[in-house]
Amino acid sequence: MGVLDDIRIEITQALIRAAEEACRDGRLTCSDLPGFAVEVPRDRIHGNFASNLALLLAQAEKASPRQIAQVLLEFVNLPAGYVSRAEVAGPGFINFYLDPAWHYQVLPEVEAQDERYGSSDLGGGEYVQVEFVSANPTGLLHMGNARGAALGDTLANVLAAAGYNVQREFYINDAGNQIEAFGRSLEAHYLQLLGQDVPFPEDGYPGQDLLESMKNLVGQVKGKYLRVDPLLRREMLVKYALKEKLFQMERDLADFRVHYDNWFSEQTLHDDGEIEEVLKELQASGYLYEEEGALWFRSTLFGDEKDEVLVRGNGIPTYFAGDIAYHRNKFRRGFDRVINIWGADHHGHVPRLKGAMEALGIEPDRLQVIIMQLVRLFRGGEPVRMSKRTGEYVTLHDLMDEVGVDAARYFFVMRSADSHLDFDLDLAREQNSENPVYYVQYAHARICSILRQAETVPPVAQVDCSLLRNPAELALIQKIAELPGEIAYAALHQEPHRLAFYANELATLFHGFYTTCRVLSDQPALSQARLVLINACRITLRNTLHLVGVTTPERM
RNA sequence: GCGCCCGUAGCUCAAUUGGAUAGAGCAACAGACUACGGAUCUGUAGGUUGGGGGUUCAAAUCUCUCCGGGCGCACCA
Repeated sequence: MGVLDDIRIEITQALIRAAEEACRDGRLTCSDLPGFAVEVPRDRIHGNFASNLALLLAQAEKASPRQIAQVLLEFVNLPAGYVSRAEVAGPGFINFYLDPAWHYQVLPEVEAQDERYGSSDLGGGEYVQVEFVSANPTGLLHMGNARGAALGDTLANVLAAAGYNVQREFYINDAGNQIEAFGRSLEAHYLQLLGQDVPFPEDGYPGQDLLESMKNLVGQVKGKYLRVDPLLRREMLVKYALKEKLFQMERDLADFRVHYDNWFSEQTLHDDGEIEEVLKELQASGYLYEEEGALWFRSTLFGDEKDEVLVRGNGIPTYFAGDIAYHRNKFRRGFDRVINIWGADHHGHVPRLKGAMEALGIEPDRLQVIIMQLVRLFRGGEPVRMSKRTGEYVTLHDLMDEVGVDAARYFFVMRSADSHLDFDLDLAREQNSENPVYYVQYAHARICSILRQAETVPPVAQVDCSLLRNPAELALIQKIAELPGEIAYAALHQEPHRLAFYANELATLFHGFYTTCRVLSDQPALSQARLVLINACRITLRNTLHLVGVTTPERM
């Protein structure tokens, strides 16, 4: 993956061998080796890597952690040429200090891999689907959808970079009750536009966007649908408006730099009989029962709070029935794993959907649902009032207009999914140092400015990287070297926000380096080495920001 | 009432999933360039991790309980 990861793996294996040999020698009692960590300590004073192995063995060995650590050190055979020193520290950690020479392997790696630097084959081509946004086509994309879009797209990018085979999907809720209400809302607008005095349905969708849509239609067909049978008329209006709304959503998401591999229609599950199939399958395994005219799923068997209706008394399947069929369909398409990104208002849905997978004989852990908390918007220090009832809210489109795509995506990705995000519109709109996205982009632009003046970057093979000895230089190289591990970690734990933090830390180290070390100087050899360094930093920053979906300007 | 998420510096958030002295940005205060972009850098101050008990070598992290906030608890999606 990268030099650092290679070394970490070697240290881990060396510790395992040391424990085994100590057992053979009777110095340890040789119970099963626990899963232990070899990780980068928070404080660099504790070395480049530290392991807690001795601490974890203490109980089974009935000895003090420090004693065990000492024994391990006696037997350990450390990777040649990398570790310069290993010692017992604190309550029983083993700290490893690397020979600084490892730094000089990093820059050739970055130069050679260029766009691919940071990527790995960790995922081994595992086929993973990320389904995100999947907003109702009956309205506009709101802030929650925007957060989901940024998060889902970045997660998909991260997974792809970590060697997973990723597919992005948008589930179109184009069936069921809401489409009925959608149709009635459209019909009311349509008839009102043509001068008829009809009431707007109580359960209708109040957004102005539906009115706009119908104005467009009236412009094209005028009163052509007035005399059509209402059922057929609503179907035609829905068909028209749905197409228009989906087109807008796809366009807005594309503007937000989000592109899907597949748009999956809920209606096709009805049309192709997949819902019927899945009901039969569940029926056959005895997970369904009838009560009060409805067909119920025993989701309480799987830890749900209450059983759920799959088919209503009127014979129409619920959304949940469609969702079960949908997820069964996903796994039938061959995905090893399926990740859904949902808003917190859907969290109650998780146990029953997982339960349904289990009932269908699908390992429920292959379905992962990331719940993201809701977004509050702030403008002028005050929360922005939004109302679904009146259909007045800030849309993704508005957000892009107001703060731009870079700031919006960075702000969303900056926070972990389970934080209740306060989005400060004023801060995001600022084009100054208070705005974290500019801080990172500025580092990139600064590098580009130096490279422009230098005109060429020498190939790393022609420079002496060992001239880079300043602490600021070594710290920068260290951070550059951490990218592959960061991406792998973010992919394994589905935590794309780490990338935003990483980008910020890398920018900080670059600015620090810039202040202490002059790149273009009258020392040609050193200048050349530093050009190689900042070019590697540029590549690393660029690759990271691209994962987040933020541009890397060469001038600002 | 029950379930899920959250509570960390004045504000917005991190914390390698149980690790060593809890860290960043913003805000505040004090400083730094006659050269590569000052949209930068250095320093100071700021904490009983909402309160209290428990688990262990070790707790912001796990557990119990209380307080406070968000979201759910439809034959809606």
